[in-house]
Amino acid sequence: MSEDRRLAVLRAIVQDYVETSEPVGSKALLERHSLGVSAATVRNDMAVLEEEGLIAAPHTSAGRIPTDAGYRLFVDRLSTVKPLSGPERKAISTLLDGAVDLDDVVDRTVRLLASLTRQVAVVQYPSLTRSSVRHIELVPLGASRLLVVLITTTGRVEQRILETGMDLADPESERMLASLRSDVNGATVGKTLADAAGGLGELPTQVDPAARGLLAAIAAELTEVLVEQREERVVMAGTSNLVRSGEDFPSSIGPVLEALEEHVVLLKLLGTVTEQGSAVAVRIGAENPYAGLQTTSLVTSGYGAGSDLVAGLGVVGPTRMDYPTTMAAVRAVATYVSRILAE
Amino acid sequence: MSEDRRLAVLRAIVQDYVETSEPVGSKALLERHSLGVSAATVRNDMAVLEEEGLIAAPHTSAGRIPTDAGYRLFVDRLSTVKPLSGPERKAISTLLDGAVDLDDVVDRTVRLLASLTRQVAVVQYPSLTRSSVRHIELVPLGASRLLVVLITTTGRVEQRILETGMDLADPESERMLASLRSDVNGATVGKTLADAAGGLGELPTQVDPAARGLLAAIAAELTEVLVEQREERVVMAGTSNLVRSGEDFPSSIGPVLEALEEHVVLLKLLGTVTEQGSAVAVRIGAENPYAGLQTTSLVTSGYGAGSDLVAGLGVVGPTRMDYPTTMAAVRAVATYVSRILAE
DNA sequence: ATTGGCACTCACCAAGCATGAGTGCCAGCA
DNA sequence: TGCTGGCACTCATGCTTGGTGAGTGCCAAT
Repeated sequence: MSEDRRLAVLRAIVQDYVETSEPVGSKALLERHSLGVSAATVRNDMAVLEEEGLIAAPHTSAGRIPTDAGYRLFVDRLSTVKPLSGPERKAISTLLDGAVDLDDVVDRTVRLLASLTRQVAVVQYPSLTRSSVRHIELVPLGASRLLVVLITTTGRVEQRILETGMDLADPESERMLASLRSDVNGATVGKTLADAAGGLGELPTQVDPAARGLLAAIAAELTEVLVEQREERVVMAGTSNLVRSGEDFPSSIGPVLEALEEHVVLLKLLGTVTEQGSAVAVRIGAENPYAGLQTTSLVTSGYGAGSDLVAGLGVVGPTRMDYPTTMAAVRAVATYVSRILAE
Repeated sequence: MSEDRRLAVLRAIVQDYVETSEPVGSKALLERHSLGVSAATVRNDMAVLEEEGLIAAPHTSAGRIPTDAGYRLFVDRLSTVKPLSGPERKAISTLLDGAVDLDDVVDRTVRLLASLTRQVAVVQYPSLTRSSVRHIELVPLGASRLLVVLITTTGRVEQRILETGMDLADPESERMLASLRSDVNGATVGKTLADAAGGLGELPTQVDPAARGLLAAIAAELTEVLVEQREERVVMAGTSNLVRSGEDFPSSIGPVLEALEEHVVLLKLLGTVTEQGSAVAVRIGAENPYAGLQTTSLVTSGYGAGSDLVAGLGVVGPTRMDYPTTMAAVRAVATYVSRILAE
């Protein structure tokens, strides 16, 4: 039974193709790997692999390249995640340790991931819904407007400006605000964001009638932030790496860039990731639900403080990608940044 | 004296080249513009223009293309800013009016600018140093850490986490924090950020000795935010437009993308703009001090609330760019977003 | 099941050639 | 003096052609 050797051939094809970016033929394969068989045998194996849909020939007299299914098999069964080198690990930790706040952590993470993998890196801000409320602050702005600030356990700060239609400048209102502030905080602090929205709903019954209108407005604004979570943000770096590997994209990198600019798309992609735990997930080529990204592969992982994951990060690159190395980098960065956030 | 006609020829060359992206020859020029003279005359004019360094021929038997100097002359003396169409103006105002907070304003602005000009748009966040302090909030996080939140008049929120080394959980500390909070706010609110830093420096003498250490730490952190202003951010959109106009870049768009990812560079560029007032500024090709951007042109403008400008925005595109239209779009967007912020 | 051999295919490259847009220059004309 | 028409020349571009070689599929032999 030659099943094993056929897989070895597939592995060799993937490795060579990733390295050279050229279709690999039976002969070239023999020179670079000691398979212990002749070229003709390899050719037979290749024919079978092609029949199984794992490799394909771009044209008649060319070598073979892996298909999406071929990469999938390679990732699932033929590769081992290559550990990072010592210096690399060190670089990761020292770079991330230098961050001063959450923004800075995210910023450094995304740049790090991009330079480490030499691909496009994407990092989602720690998601609101999975963290909980640390503090809510109400700040009057000018005569009638109110700034509502929400601070989460992940150190994230959300803000909204609210037109109250009331005069907030007089001392009376100030006292009212102070009382509202403590009420709102009492009803939400420590709860997850989803629960906090519920807590807000129950508040109006317990409150000075004069303040009810204002409270309702505040609650509405906060609920929007809490529930709709529309403010989820992603940051991106390394887009210039796309053009370097530009030949890997059949048509052009244009559609890819467009898809990447649609942050909503990225959020969807990273969102599904966090549900799968902290394992590194790989989505290859057409497995990807978004048209613009069907020529790319995504390597992603969840990350976050402690045991509850709060967001996703990952890299986007051509399907012809060094999966073992990339997966190692993504995993390592996710681990380190989680550690930082756990503090 | 044929000076006028020569300039008319230059104008025609720029217009045609921008439209067709192909070197324009004497004959093609005559077909598209009624100059009232013969091809030979145009050729003579072209020869002069070439001698003056305003146009150049990519190779012997090709038409001419404008040089950076040619574009410069065109922008300065030969073009009029083309006003936007009614629907365009309407689209701008309705889109920007829908923004819910500062982040959203900036986000919408940059996307709008990108789609309007079909180029890469860049928007700088309203700069800290030019706005003033609205409110400072101190929030204990866990046992010993303190979150310092700075809210500016432009609605921007800056945050820093501080390791105090003290126990902040007990009621005693809470009272101290409350007092510190009002002291700090008293010393800073209403001042410009630069002045606020000064106000903080004078505070320690007036404060409960027990709180001095903490205050010093807070002041140090705030001063860093206030003075170093290192948190200046830019957002970008429309990078996919770069590849569309990819043929315009001699080598590749790679270096351009790299330069654009260096936010520091963009900040420098936009920074010089705000000093020039709200007029639209154009920087063409090699006029640009940054290597990666020497094949691009920048069209920028300051924007901000009221009479004091607080930040810059603009677009980056190939030197072969429709300057009149782009300048009109940049100016219009800057005006509208300023109006929104002035509220 | 594996191998060596062989005929065949076809992308790729270089050379040759035609095409035509565009130029510079010059002599004639207003 | 400035404009024009004419003419010879240049040279990038595109097409065709033929040669080359990597790579394949198949088959008979081991």
